[in-house]
Amino acid sequence: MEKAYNPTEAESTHYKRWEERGYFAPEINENPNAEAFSIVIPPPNVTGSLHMGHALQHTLMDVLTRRKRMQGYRTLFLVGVDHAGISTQLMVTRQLKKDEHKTPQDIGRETFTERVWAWKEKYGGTITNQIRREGLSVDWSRERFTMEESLSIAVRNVFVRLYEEGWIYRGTRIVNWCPRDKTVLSDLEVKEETRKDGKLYYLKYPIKDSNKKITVATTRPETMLGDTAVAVNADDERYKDLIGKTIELPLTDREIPIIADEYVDAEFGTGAVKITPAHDPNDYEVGMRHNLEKLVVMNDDATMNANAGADFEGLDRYEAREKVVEKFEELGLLERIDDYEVVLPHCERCRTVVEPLLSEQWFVNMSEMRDMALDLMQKEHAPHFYPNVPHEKVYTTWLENLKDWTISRQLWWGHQIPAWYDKAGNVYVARTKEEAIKKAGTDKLAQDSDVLDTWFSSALWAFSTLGWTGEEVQSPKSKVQSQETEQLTTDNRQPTTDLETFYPTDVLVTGRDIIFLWVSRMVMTGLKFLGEKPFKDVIIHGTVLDKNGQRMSKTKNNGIDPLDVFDKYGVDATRMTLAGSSTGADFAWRDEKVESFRNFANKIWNATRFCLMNSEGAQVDYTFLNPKAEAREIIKTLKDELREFDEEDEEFLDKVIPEFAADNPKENLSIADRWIISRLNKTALNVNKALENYQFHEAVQLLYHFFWDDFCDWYIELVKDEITSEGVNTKRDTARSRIITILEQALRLLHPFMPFLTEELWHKLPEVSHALHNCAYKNAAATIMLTDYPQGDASMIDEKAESEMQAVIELISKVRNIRAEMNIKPSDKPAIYVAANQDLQKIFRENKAQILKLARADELKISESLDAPKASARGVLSGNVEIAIPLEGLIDFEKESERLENQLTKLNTEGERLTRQLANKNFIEKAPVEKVNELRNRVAEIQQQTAALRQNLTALK
RNA sequence: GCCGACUUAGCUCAGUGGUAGAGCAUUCGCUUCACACGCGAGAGGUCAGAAGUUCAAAUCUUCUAGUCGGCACCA
Repeated sequence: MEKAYNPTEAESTHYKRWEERGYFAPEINENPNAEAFSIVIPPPNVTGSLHMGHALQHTLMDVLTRRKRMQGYRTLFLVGVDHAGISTQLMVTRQLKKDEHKTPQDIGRETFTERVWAWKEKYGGTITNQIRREGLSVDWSRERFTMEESLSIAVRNVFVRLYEEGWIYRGTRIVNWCPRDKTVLSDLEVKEETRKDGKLYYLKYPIKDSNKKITVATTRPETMLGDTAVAVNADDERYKDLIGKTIELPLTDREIPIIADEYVDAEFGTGAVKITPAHDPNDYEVGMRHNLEKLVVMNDDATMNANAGADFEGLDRYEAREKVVEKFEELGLLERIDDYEVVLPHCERCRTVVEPLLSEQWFVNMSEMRDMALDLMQKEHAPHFYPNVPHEKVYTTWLENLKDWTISRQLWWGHQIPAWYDKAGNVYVARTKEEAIKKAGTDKLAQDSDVLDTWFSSALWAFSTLGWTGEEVQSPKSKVQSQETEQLTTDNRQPTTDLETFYPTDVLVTGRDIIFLWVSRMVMTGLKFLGEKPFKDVIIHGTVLDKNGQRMSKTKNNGIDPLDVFDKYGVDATRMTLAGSSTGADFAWRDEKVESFRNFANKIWNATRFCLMNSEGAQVDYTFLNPKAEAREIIKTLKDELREFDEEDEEFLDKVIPEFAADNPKENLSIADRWIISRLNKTALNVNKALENYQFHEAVQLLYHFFWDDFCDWYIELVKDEITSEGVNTKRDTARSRIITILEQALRLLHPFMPFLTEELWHKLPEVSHALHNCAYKNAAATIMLTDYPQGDASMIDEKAESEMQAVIELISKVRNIRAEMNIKPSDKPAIYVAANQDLQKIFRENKAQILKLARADELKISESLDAPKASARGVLSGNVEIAIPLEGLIDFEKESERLENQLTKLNTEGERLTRQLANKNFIEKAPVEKVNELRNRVAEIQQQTAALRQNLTALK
């Protein structure tokens, strides 16, 4: 083995093998009764490439999945990408322009769509290959794409059904229009940005048959060309008598009325508002109330159209703005211009300022589905968000204020809206053109040219990917499945079976930015079309920030590419870093952090290397870890005699186990063995508990601490002499087997987090097959990913062993501490005097060799009371243990007394505080008895230690 | 404007009523036969501030300040 772990090698070999052998597919689990676990990936954009957010999210999902798979669940981690309408279309359009100097219109819709598919085939695999690099155990045989046939059928069926039920409608509304992408956007795709360089223009409008003028304020003067009224508040004394009068709208030949509307706030601006119903959502409402004309003065690229007048037609909206202001100034109608902070809506994707525009679009009224989702939350508290605060509330509040969703997009790439129009403009919504023709009674039909919002198909992701098409009645497993339905299933991969098995999915892991865009919509469609929520739990992970706590962004160019991190530190170290961040909280990326996990990986590598250097005669011997398991093994082999023995019959086992007591390996275990077994089981229990609660960072901490501190720093060191001893003997082989077995268990515990390293090392272990009984998978011998995940056994926690070991550790640490403080050279091996009670004396005697080695001492003198030479450095330990290290000729009396004084001061401070607390009558009366006793015991110990230290001090002088 | 989160060691962060923790950085000492991506031993915090509840508060309540986020926005 190499001296250091080289991640590249392991990463390049194992994934391929896992994938080729089908380990990721749920079918690898042949147990027909296995419980299912499923998780769908939030589909990345087909145009996208991996960023830190993905890496975090993917790591969490893979940790959950790999653990469940090891636990014997029939596990599906479903992967796929979405077609990303706008981005993909833009990308291909750009390429077309660059390569052929053509526009999509030049080549036509059909050819363009073909080009996009070709682009997808060629470049769409970027992110999926990066997903392989991450080591995700996703089932590639079920990879999905939102534009593929089966998912498209689902989209059409959902559209048709919602239309037929009256939830989808076509209407003319003010929508968010992106003049660059030339498409409508939903509210959620619009990002508001505050601009400090805005202006507020005060324009004077002349009143007809009068020399009076009325001043309106606006941030967008160019829209005045589309004004169809000026509104004031009816209660505003200033304007009361102007209501009903007519304005001669400057720069146009139009006359518009002054109307009264409660929308107008008399306190703001001039108290008079220009009304442009076709270019402002609020004005639109006012226009509707007063039956005003809705005059559109802009084209779809935000240039002015003919309605704006000959002077302005063709001008860009900002040019028009300047010109309008100029003309007002010339006419003496510009009152003034104020600096004004404006909030402008921007297209989330291209950052163009969104134009509110009156246009005809398709909408979904979500009220029915919304009520279903709210009802579910109220009744079942589902889906359950992690962390629950604040996401549940944000989710609920958003649903409560839900507005209609604009679903049409003026693009060519996407699911074309299944609506057809006849010559008279009548609309026929149908699953296919044939069906539309039948409905219309004519084949002279044109399909709606728009496509659906990408999120419309993403909203179905949790079940469309499992084969749900909506063709016929299909239900998840919890619903009764009729014979007929199964026969009617058309998909060739038995989709209903996947749907039955894996819906609802167990958990969704995603970022908070798409709680509304995606999570809530999936809940709503899931409830509506499947009658059941699409997932039980939703984990909302945090944002990975840069090292200064800033959001990563292209404009700031402060992004960290996960692939660079993989190259530099390895995938496993990166995964540990990401999983080790607190669930749900944002965290600043630090290279130092991933470096420490790179070091951890290397530590694991080297610990294994050490074990393997001394592995001759060793075998993985799972049974010594757990006598109960061993009994179970033996009983199994005696199955015939025992006949109907139930393996889970714990009561019976408890009776039988003592029968095996004579051979109970526990009797042969050293304190160190019992201690590490206890620590292992405690760690396993806690890691599982942490993961059940999605406390990934807790699990990471536990594993890190167990492996490095417990296993490497203490266990390996304690048994080192034994396993490296020369010559073949049973004692040596037993010790070797034990350490390998503990290591093997630790690797399994680590596997969901560090799949590559653990797989690489696991294959190097001798006779791993010995450890594989009880595994759910017959292929388990070939990979650690199909071995049992150690669940931990509470009965194997040995508190006595832990406290005994603690005494040994404390003793060794104290000696080391004295050595360091007294500047004893590493080569000097003094004697150690220890005074302790009978029990501890026994422990120290049993571990004498290890204490001498780890404390670098020559001699260990254990007795009831300390009888060390005067010239000794001394210390007190818990359990009333005292130690002394003779330093004849070496000791610096002044330094030693200073050291002892320091210890005394510390003890005094603590003692005083505790005594004060114990003197408090209220504390004695109200605090729990255990707490009071705990303090009393501690005070007693402090008193003893103080007395001992005082004596030591006196002896020095 | 409304809602929420956060503020703990130099840095990044754990820690939901009972003596403050980790990693990195830092100090001292180590070519100890797995690992210098290492080993051993230290130093370092009035837990943002104030008030309250409690025998007991980093932890619960209220207020203040700062940071960040979500939602809604008046032309």
